[in-house]
Amino acid sequence: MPRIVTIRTVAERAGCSIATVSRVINRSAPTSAAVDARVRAAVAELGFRPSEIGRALKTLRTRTLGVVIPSLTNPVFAASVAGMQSAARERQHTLLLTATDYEPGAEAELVETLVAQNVAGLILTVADAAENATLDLLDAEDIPYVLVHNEPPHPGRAAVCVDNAAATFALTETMIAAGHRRIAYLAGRFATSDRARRRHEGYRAAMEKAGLEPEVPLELDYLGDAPSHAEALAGLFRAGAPPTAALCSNDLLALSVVGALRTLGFRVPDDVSVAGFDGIALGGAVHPTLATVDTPTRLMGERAVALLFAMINEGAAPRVEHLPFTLRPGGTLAPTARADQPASQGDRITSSPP
Amino acid sequence: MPRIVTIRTVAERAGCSIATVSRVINRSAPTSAAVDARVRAAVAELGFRPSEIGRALKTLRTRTLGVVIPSLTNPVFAASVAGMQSAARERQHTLLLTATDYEPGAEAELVETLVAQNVAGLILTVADAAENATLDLLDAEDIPYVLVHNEPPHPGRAAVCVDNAAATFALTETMIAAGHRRIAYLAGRFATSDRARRRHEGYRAAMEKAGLEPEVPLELDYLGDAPSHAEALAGLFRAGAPPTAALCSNDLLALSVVGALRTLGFRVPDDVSVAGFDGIALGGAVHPTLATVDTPTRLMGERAVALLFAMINEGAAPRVEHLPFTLRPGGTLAPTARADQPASQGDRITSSPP
DNA sequence: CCAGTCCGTGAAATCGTTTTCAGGACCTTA
DNA sequence: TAAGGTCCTGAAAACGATTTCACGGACTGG
Repeated sequence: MPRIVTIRTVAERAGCSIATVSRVINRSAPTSAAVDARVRAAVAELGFRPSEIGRALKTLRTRTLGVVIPSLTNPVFAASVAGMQSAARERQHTLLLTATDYEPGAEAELVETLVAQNVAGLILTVADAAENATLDLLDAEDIPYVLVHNEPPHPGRAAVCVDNAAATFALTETMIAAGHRRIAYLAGRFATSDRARRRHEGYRAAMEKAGLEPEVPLELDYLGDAPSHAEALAGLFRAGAPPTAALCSNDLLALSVVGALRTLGFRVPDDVSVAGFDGIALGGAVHPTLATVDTPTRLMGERAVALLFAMINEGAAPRVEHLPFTLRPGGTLAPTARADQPASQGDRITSSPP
Repeated sequence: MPRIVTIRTVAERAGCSIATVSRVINRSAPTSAAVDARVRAAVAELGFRPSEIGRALKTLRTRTLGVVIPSLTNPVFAASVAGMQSAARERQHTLLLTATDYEPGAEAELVETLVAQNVAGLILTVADAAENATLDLLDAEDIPYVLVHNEPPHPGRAAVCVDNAAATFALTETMIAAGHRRIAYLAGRFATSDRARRRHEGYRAAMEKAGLEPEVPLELDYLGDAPSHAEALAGLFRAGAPPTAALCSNDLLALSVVGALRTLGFRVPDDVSVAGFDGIALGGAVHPTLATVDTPTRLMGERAVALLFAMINEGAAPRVEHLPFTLRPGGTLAPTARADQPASQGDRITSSPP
């Protein structure tokens, strides 16, 4: 039977009223030095810790942030949650974490659960930020929230993200500059998510600007087993004039694609160049290192918490915060034999800071 | 201003008392069909959702599980948390997630925070399960908890884990059977954690059983940058009679080591074989695939939740649940030239189920 | 020296539920 | 018809904190 020591116990021990104990603990009103000392002593002796529940019931606000993400298994989301957790901890808050596991309809249910817990605010990564009944509900009930990874077209929705279209545009241009003409576009299971669409748009725009034909995106199961990927890629890369490069919509997929291509007997990057998106840590640990767009995922989580607190405490208006991305060169991306100009390994193209 | 519709609003709308509303919602007592229908209608119309806080204050128990892990950045922990989340969701519970970020002393503080939130129970991965004041405190206050990844020597502490020593023992024996005689032991920053110790014990035991000299463990920064790893490994592998294999205490480290060895000009596995521990998904996606001990991390999270609920609801006694591991062969581990017997790629040695 | 402030404190209301207790309506049985 | 059960239902008391209100005592200033 936990919680036998309540504020009342402390009050008795210190010889004062519970109101005074509350005041001492929260410094919510001045108290005399004598009573202050007695209360603190009692708190220490009894090991008293005020119940967050009692507190929350009165104030109708917990020190808790609700989080909804698709899955923890993707290091991208894991990293943003890590950032949120650390930023929340700095502010004496904890995270109520839920994941949809890509189950449609789960978003609404999870948000409801979190709202029932009186969270101070929400941080979400949703499938589609444009048309989303759940977000409409939050807007209507005036519950503060911030999106992460999503790029809401709807202004008035707070979000922290990178410019996915610009990033893929830049990455694609780099590949084109390295001499690639046929660049396959391989998409993960996010094909329906808003950010996946934005990424694809960037690719298309860059190809068209260069007067090249954008390829039809090939959808692959995100981190499906390598054999299945090899099979799916065989048709494309064993055709007459195969692509010399593959742009993958995320890093997990890219790593798997590198493995699959090798299984098929292609050398990376000699026969086929590969690039990913996200900048997960592992991409730099494998050999050859993965060329990718480095996005500050952990920082995104931190910034999301900061923005959420600004909205809650200072009534800041919701805004979209674009974080800078970096093109990270890597061993998997090399110039073609007939490259117009060799890509310098040292170059790092960074988006202009917001 | 959220939460304007309380149980009282519903009662008014349905024309009954709040007690009856509560009874209908929780089916805690029989109610007439008429009133039942009216209440349900009112609930639906008003979009009422009972406040978990009000409920918790009365029952002194939330539908929340507290989680403490070292870091979300390690996919091993991310995977177990994913398992916990899914198992908790099945039981209408949510996760209050915290991470120590390897900061000493954070464990105690985080547990205190979680207890103040009246969590129904706790799931922890701690640095040392043997001597741990925080766990003693939980024992004393009779707050149910389950350890994950830890192997508590202290009986009476609930835990879900694999037999780390047996697993490393088996892995080391496999490497020895492949002909390796000098097998380096590379440890991550977990060097001080109890499971890292158990893993090292298994390695030592296998080496000694085979009449071989165990190497002094080389400590590397877990996922430090590849160059620093290359530097650290240079001395060991460029010596007179270098090891022909490296056993790494976890997969992230192993992947990085593979990269570092290649940077140094070694071929993997031709010159040096490498094996890891954990069985993270990415190990199977890279090329060559990583030889490792596959541990059911996600399942561990699920089982931990199941065990915790058994303890909470059925008063089950705390117990240690050992989950089976699997030796996963991979391209990074090959026989030496003078191997006693070639390792068959198809073999999978599995620990006996518990 | 008195009136007016200010400061520290306690009593009590409140937050949204669950749960106990008691009572009224209805039915059964003698 | 009266006695005794069942069933439902409502009033009210918790749960553990915060916060408003009022009050007594000690200042301050004229």
